[in-house]
Amino acid sequence: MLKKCTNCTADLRIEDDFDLAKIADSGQCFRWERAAQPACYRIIAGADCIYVTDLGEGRFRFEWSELSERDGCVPKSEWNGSIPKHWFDYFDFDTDYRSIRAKIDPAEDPYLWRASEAGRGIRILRQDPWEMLISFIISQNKNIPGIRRCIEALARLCGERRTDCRGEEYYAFPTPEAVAALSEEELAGCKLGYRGKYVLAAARAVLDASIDLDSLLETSEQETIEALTGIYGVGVKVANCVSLFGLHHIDAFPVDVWIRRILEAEYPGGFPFERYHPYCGIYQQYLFAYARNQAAG
DNA sequence: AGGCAGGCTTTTA
DNA sequence: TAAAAGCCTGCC
Repeated sequence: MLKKCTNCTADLRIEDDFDLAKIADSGQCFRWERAAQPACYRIIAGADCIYVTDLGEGRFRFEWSELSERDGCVPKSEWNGSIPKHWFDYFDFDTDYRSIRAKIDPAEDPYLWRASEAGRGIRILRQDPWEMLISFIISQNKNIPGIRRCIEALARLCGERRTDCRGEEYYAFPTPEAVAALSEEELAGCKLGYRGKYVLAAARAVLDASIDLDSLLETSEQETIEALTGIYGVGVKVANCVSLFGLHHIDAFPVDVWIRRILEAEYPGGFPFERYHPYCGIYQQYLFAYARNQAAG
């Protein structure tokens, strides 16, 4: 395998929902950052990095490095169209979000319909389950800027230092091995507070195979939640976030403080999970973003 | 048994 | 100063 780095660029037309700013602010990903140029984001996912620029009129430019030191070069046979399948899957481009939004009846559920209109452009990314596990353990009782800071500090502490396709440095999300090797003193610099011991416990659980995240891709929703909540520091809410964002169980429905307020105010009879099966997680994301944006004014 | 109050680290607004 | 994509422990 050649260690020669090839920088790749592809312009794609995305017909379906795809709004970079809305996804970046949606609270499902914490390592999207605005790049210097307008309408451009640098996205770090696992060990890899990609730039995406909104060119307008549904066209997007993708810029990535073909070489992944962790995975080797991605052969063209594993591309999907003009970008690697790895990235195509990350953005969940196989799923038609417009049709999923269209299932909402504005007369039957006007609140969710308004939320989905406001949230048009959001997608549920297919992110790495280990990265989601650690990210959402860190998220508890923190707001989103604080979560980003902690994750970045952890990546700088024990993630692999790399160079992206524009020659900028970044730090890969740390491996379970790297996290489990940390002492509590080393981890203290990340300012995780009481969550630090949860992060270490999760890394050890993954390493000693008391939890097998990849196997949960095939597991029922209930079994998945039970397995995840068996990890010290993981409750029902975090387990649902890992299920939705890391395992792409798009029926998972994390209930946090924002969603609880919405359910109390707008769904006094209970949220109609049966009606919205198997897309509850996507609708949850519209509700979450809507509530936060209403609060922000 | 299962539900509930209190505590937990730190940052943000 | 209160709140933040919560969870654990101990008490009843």
